Amino acid sequence: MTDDSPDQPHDFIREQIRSDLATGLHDHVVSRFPPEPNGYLHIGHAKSICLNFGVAAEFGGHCSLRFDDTNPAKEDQAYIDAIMEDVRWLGFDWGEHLHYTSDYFEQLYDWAVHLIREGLAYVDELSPEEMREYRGTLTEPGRESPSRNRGVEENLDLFARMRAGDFADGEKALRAKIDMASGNINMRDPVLYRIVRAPHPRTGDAWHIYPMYDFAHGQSDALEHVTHSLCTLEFEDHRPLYDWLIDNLPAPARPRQYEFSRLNLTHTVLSKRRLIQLVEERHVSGWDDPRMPTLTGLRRRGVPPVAIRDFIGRLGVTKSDGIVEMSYLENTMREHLNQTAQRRMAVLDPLKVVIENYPDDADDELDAVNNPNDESAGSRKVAFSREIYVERADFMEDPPRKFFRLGPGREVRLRYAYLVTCTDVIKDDAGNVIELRCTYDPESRGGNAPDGRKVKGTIHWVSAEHAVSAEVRLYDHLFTEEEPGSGDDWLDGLNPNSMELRQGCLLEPSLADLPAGETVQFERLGYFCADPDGAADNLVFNRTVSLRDTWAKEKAKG
RNA sequence: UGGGGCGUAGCCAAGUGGUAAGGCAUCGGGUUUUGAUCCCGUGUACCGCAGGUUCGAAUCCUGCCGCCCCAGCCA
Repeated sequence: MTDDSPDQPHDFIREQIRSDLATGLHDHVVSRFPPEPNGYLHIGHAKSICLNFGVAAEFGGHCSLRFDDTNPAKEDQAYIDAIMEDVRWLGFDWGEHLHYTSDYFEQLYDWAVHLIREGLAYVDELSPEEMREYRGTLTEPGRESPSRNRGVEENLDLFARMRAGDFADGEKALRAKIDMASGNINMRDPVLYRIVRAPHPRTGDAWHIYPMYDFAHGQSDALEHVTHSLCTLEFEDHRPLYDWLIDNLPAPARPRQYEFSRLNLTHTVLSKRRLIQLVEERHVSGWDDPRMPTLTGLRRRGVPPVAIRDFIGRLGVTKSDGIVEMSYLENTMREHLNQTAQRRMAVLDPLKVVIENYPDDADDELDAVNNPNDESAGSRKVAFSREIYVERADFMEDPPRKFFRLGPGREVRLRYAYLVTCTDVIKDDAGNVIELRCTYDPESRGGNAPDGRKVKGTIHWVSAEHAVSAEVRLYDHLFTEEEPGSGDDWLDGLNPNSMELRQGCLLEPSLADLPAGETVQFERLGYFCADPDGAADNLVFNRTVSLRDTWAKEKAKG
């Protein structure tokens, strides 16, 4: 491959850009990320964000953030604010290039008038139902509206009155005059403007008519001198209309639209409609529920934005639609967290252990490495004492040979501490194990015995006296099914155990003041971050992702 | 029965006529005070199918099959 920049991604869009730069069609790149402010951004949007901001940065140019706010009935300022926050969090900066389609309403109106004067647009009074009927079907051509050949002056007058608010919603609409027999339904005299008597988040009551997506998007691109207008595959058959409008308007630039496939992920849904439904029907706690594939949800879950960017980058950009395994995302999260997350100890399901030969009053602090993959992370002191807690799952009364943990008479290493041997098992009346008695080897401080004996298992622990308690939320896939049904039954695939609540977990005390936004590894368990639901006296942690667990896999095999 | 796309290993994806990259997963093995990490090894992908052109095709041609999108005054 002949390439001067082997580290840069290669895909058909970047190839197109290279070509356009090479032929001199453009000498820089202008792109844009154009969300409609009617919902929260999800990981699918991240693909578009990374692509658009990515190419602008790679080839010189800029990428703007443009709110496609042409439908006041569904949009809201709160979404605008949230979207900006999410894009920034993901790691992108639009600088001065913040735009709103609503900024162009006046220009768009003038252009509509221009089309009318050219005889390329007309005011129609077919009702929505009639219009659907006249449109024909996928296989049959449509019929022309009786209003189609109305005179220019009358159209001009009617359109002005639409703007003035003389008509009710749906009473009239401005349509392009193209071809009612086109195989491409978007070309069958598409509606350009409709009457919507609703206040707009930005323009208030100034307008009673609003441009449709098709009459706004390409023109906004042109006004911003966008060179490459990148969107998803479903807009492919809008491209002829996009081009038709630019061709028939005195547009200041000639953007080209390119389409790529959107991201699909297993075990979740990525359609705005469904995400809204999950929120509204309370299947999740909100847009930022850590189980949601929204950027705000992933953030609350503790996923570093760089992991998302990296994940998106690994997928590439193509036109073929597929469905990416959620485990791929999780793996990317682990990969980044493994390098950067500090290690801590936390016991999620505590089982008390008394070390009988350990002094009551010892004041023992052990050195624990903060991140074995990053020496600069240093180490910390962890208090040890006679009574500790270990993970209940790290003890078995009658363990199989390959269980490298605690069992009667078995010796294990307490991470960074001592070698201990289980000497007694204490049970309640019902026969449940409630406490372990152990002895420790005073010579093994730090975790190694002077005699060099091998201890296969190392388990984590917390000091009873020093630990802080917390609630921990363990998340799993939102859907048990890889691909939630495409029909109304899609909710049937919801995972009833997508969140497991653990109360009374015991954490290493340093976790009490873990800064928000920092994700740490609970050794041997996974990556966790503090949740905003928590308070100083009521810590709450979210599991970002578990560690890979080959032991669990081994057990599952039987 | 219309229009627009897409089909390379379980998933993502290179490849643009010269005889199939890479990543993830899987399965082995090694190292290891996280059964994590790390390291090493591991896949015959009939390149959707069938013909054709060519010395030679995943790459060109023809036909077929499968999947996705489009009939909002949503984007």
